[in-house]
Amino acid sequence: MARNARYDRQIALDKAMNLFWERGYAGASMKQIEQALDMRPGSIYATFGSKDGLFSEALAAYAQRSGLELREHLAGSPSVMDGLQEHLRCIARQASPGGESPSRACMVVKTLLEASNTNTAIANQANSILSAIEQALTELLEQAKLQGELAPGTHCARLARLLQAQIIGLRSFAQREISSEQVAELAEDMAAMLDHYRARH
Amino acid sequence: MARNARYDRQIALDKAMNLFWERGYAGASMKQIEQALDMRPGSIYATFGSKDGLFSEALAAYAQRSGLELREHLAGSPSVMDGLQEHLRCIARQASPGGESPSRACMVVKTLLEASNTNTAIANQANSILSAIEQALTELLEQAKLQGELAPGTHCARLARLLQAQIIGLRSFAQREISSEQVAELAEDMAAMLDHYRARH
DNA sequence: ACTGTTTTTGAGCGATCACTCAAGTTATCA
DNA sequence: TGATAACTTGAGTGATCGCTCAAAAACAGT
Repeated sequence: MARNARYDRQIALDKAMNLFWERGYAGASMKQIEQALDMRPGSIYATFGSKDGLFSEALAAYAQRSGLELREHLAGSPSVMDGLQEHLRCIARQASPGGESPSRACMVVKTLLEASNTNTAIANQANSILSAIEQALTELLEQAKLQGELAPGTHCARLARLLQAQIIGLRSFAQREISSEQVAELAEDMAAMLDHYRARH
Repeated sequence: MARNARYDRQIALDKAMNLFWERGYAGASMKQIEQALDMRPGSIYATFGSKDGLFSEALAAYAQRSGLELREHLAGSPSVMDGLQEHLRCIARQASPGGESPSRACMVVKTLLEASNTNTAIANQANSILSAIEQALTELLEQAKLQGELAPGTHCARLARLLQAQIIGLRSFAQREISSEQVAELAEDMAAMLDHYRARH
């Protein structure tokens, strides 16, 4: 015996994610958030607690979405290594100018760089996400090694960190005012680099 | 017939640079700037015009300092390619945890990611700096190619962009909570990647 | 329709933001 | 040393920050 909320929590979270991704934590004011979510402050604070809480949930939603994307690319490829290379090319396509993404750079990296010396809690969250991604990449590469795609002596955890740094570099580089062709070339060069770690046939 | 300024402009600029590098543009308040520079608002505004103006000069000073460092590493190396590889290792050393740098990530990249959708003027400046660095790297690689260090067919502008993305990735990755050993390994892997572009003997 | 519960609303809170300027201070020159 | 020009000072500007809460509105169950 009461009324139901007028807003879908997930939809609101998605809109918040897009705004924070575009403008960063400090760059998105509550006024802009109210407008983007079409919610008044009272409703926002009743639902998410604080700007920090809303950002934290938005960042988590972003990470989950990114994880799904990676898994989809991998599922659509014959091998792990091919899937990772396809993932690089797909990132380049999404991170090209003119795309509909709020920002070409990764929201987690933007958050890490913005929050590291200003907001410990949020920086910790970004760190955890990147650590989880590194772990997932490591396991993926271990799997590839078992299936004979990678050279037997490959240090998978180390290669995972290299791959993560490549992706971070690719997406941050794409934030420059640069042509989509040059971003695609960059992704291709990074994919070619992965070839050097493959098992020799 | 008047008094001289109590402050050294360059020293003040250096202090501002360190604060902005650490906390970002929005993350550094005028109160904190006043404290860091030991200057009162009137003096700051008389000297630098606005927070934007101060940031802009601080970013330019950062870029100049970074350019000097690169040239020093190159001057201390027998060849261009060795110098670039040494530069990667040096970046890893500076970007390791426990260093005295205000931030492990590059200030220009931090600025690009923070300002791209919130402050056009500052984003443009970051873009210009990165474009100039790309240009300098391209010329450096062209020189290496002429001296037979690089494979004759190398596309130098494209390799320069790859190298810049690597550096961006390395320094942003280093912002994570991670051991200095892993950062060093990452730089080593990136240096090894450069070897693949060298001329075959 | 009435009641009971929840949600929505938006004016407005104190704090902080970037910034100003009149008054005070100090060095430099005649 | 006195006049003058430049610099320093810091209280205070209006605007905006994240956030609160009492009142109004709206739905669910009887």
